[in-house]
Amino acid sequence: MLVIDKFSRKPIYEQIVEGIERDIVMGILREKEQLPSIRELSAILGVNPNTIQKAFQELDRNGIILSGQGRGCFVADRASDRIKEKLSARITEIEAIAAELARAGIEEEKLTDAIRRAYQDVRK
Amino acid sequence: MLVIDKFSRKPIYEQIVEGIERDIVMGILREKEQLPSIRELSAILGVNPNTIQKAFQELDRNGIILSGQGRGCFVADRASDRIKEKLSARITEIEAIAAELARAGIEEEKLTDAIRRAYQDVRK
DNA sequence: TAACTGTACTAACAATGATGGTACAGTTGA
DNA sequence: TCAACTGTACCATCATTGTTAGTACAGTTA
Repeated sequence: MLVIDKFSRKPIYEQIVEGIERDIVMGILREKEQLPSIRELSAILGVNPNTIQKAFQELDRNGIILSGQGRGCFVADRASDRIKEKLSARITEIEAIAAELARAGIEEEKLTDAIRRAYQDVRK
Repeated sequence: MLVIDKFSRKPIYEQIVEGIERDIVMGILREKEQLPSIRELSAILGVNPNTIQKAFQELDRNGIILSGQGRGCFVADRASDRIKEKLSARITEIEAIAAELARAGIEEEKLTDAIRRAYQDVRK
């Protein structure tokens, strides 16, 4: 679970947010389950505690986790649903890229093939 | 053509690169056609000349335009083909997003619908 | 030759991401 | 009760990136 690529152009804290969301959606993390503490996860990932905190704050703000001072962080109820809603917004991204490729005269089939491949890989 | 969104999270120079590539792919800019000079485009877009230069350098480096000191910048031969090759790489992006949505249990149909919409909009 | 072109610098600034460190307040379990 | 944990809130610092500003120079063209 949760691997950080320090050389990615994507900020570390975003990778953590998305990694945890992915774990929740895939059932690796369950509702009400406790997450590693900020300092602990910081040590595991080799990342500064402030960076972990930033990721956790964002997850908390979006209702994905619940943070309690002194108690720890827990996966929120209905976290999975919230994440799915959020992910649905990415369909707009796909639509934008598709429009760009359409303008360039790239065949629609190439895109639908890519999607079919992705879904088959995940299903297997 | 070519509108800059100064508040976008996407750097201005990237917006310029993509805008010019889009114009080429759509035939608004033709092969061998001369582009506005760096200083001219700078004035038109209200952007610093250095930012335009950065965009033009990238286009030149990728063989999309040809820059000649004292002469100006021109759309390269086969620029359209090069752009299409470059855009094809974005299919990988779509595949990655699709995999993410697949893991989250979002229906494949929602994605293929989005692509169909994009292609219909562009065709019209 | 004058007026244009691209090119190459340097300096400055703002925003962002990340780190390191300290401190404090709430919770929990021994 | 107390020690050890938790999240939270700061601060300062650093590197990177994008952008702006200004200057200078070399090539092209009419």
